[in-house]
Amino acid sequence: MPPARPGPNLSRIATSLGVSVATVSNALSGKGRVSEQLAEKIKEHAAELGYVPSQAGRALRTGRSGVLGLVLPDIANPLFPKLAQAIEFAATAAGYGVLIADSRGDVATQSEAINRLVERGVEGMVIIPRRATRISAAACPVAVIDTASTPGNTVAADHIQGGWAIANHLAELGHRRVLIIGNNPGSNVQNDRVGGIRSGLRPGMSSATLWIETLERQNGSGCSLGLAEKVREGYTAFAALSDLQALRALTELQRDSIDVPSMASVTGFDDLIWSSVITPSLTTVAMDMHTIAEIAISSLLQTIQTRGSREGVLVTSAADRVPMQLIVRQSSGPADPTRIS
Amino acid sequence: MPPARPGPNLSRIATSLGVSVATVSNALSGKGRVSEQLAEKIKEHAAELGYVPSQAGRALRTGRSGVLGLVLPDIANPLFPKLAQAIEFAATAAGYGVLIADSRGDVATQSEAINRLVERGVEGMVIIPRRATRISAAACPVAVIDTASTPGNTVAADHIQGGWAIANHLAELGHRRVLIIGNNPGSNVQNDRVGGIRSGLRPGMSSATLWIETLERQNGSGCSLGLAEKVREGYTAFAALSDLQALRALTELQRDSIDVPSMASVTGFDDLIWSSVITPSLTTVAMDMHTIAEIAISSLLQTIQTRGSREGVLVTSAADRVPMQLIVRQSSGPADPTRIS
DNA sequence: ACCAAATGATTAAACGATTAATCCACACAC
DNA sequence: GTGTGTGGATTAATCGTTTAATCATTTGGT
Repeated sequence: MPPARPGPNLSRIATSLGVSVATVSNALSGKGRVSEQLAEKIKEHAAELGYVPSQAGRALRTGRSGVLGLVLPDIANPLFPKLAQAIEFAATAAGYGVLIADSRGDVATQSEAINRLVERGVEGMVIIPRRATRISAAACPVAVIDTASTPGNTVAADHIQGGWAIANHLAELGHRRVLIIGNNPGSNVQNDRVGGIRSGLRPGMSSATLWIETLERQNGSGCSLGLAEKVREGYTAFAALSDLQALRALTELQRDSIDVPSMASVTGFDDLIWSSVITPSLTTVAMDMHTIAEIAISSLLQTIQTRGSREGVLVTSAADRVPMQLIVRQSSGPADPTRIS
Repeated sequence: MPPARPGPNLSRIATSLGVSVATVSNALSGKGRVSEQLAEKIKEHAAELGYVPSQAGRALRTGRSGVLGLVLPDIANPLFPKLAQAIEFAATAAGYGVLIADSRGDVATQSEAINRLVERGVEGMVIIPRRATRISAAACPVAVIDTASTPGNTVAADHIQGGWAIANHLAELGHRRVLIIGNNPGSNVQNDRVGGIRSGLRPGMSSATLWIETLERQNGSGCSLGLAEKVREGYTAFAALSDLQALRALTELQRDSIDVPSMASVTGFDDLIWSSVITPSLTTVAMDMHTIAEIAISSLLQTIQTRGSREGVLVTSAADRVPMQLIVRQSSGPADPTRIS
């Protein structure tokens, strides 16, 4: 005895009006041939009965679940809220639901998470890989959001151009020595950003890179980055590869009584939640999440519609690099002319 | 012609082994009566064919979709990643998937988002309301995570006790004048935290409250909070109602060359991502997301199992207030003895 | 007036899994 | 020998929706 589903179904509406279920279905979907008046009456009656179609029944018949998966191997990433919101928005606009799956950073559980989604019958999924984990073409269409450098990537922000924009901004402010602060040299995204920054440096400018993870492995977690010392060495600008690291740099400088931006400039990436409310507010580059999500979803839907040829086809559209936008706030300013070597 | 679902189904396994579908179903679920050897053979064959059961078929028959909804009316809230992770973890452990729905802060779209979830056939949902939006008992079991003060709340952190812990900590450090910094006086959570802080103040201590939203309505978004002035007035401790506001306060103080914690202490709430990496690291109180999610999910599942009596029953367990944990870091210290009035 | 075509609705067959009901042997007891 | 019980499998109904095929009726054309 399957528990009686609450609410009316097609047949209840049908018998209640003395017509067949097919007619009701046709009237509500507008697909078959139903007279204008009858269709109207059926819709009216369905609405007043509070009819909601059973996705299960529909999915079983049509083979389309109407659900997409969102795989986030690093859900602790603070840009997740924006991303999830953008994906959910784009998916909802396309009439899809979004099922989330987290693999908690573990590469092994990533495939498990993907499997869970497949078992739940998602029609496709958006994957944001933690590192450069190659996505083994799963049993369903996939869109990958990471960076253009990642094989199989579908759409991503143009991290290289974003880096270039930061470097160009610092160059125009007269900075000569730039310290790039990243977390992990193994990240494709961070490497692209580093490359972008370097490409934007002008003759006479130089840069070095500080990897926090490497430093912490030596000095322990939460250790000082030694930025005050770097300032004394002549660095006037600190370009972090994420707003989180920018925040760390900024507060460390402030703690050491180095005024930002008059003595040193700090920039970040991603325009995270806090970047506009801190003092000084943070100059950063923002990803156009809305556009990225839109492209990812539409690409995914396109793959879904034309699947059948092969499984796990990865669609690569032409416009897969979405430009980042420089947001100039208070944390970046002209280089101190007395300190430029 | 419904598009042929990829992969084998029960009947393919059945015919391939020359048995009936029912036997295959029984063997895989272990429910009916199947001989040991045959069951083993069936499982083996199913595994090697890579059989994954169709959730659609199962859901249609059993009436259980195996999916829960997560409604986040304020997805921009930075504690969302932790929360989503905890919920997803608890739901996955219980064999459920999690469908997210965002109403982008708009109260009107909240019911729309809930409806979308119901249409997708979720068996129940976890709702984190933005404000004190009363959840109209939907057409499915609901668990509300907000604060004990919210009517219909199912489980929440004990914000009052958390506030008390902060106040007690500041009292022990010798602080006398505490400025509470909140965002919005309309939030149940923030009000509970204020009440908790006040309840922890000892004789001789006093507090005032600063609402940022009110201030910004006058002075514009991103305006200074005027904390340096407050320090001059004699405040030695700033207790923010969220780590985001604590970060704002901390950076503003540092910018004005007021050292934390030697000249003023700053505390927050929620232990958000940045609280451990900034300098000085932030003293805060953390919600036990894991426990909260666990209680919410198990309460939800209990409601689901015993439903049928009435729709939208809200289960309230006895242990619906989960204690918060004080995390002492560097941003709080002894009150400057020369400045205590 | 008669055939063709269009219209409006119904019938019935799926989709894939679950499960109550049934059936078939075979063993055991009286 | 007939009745009872049981382990092991099958039959068939069902969940709710979609849709191809069909049927009945009216309309239009010649």
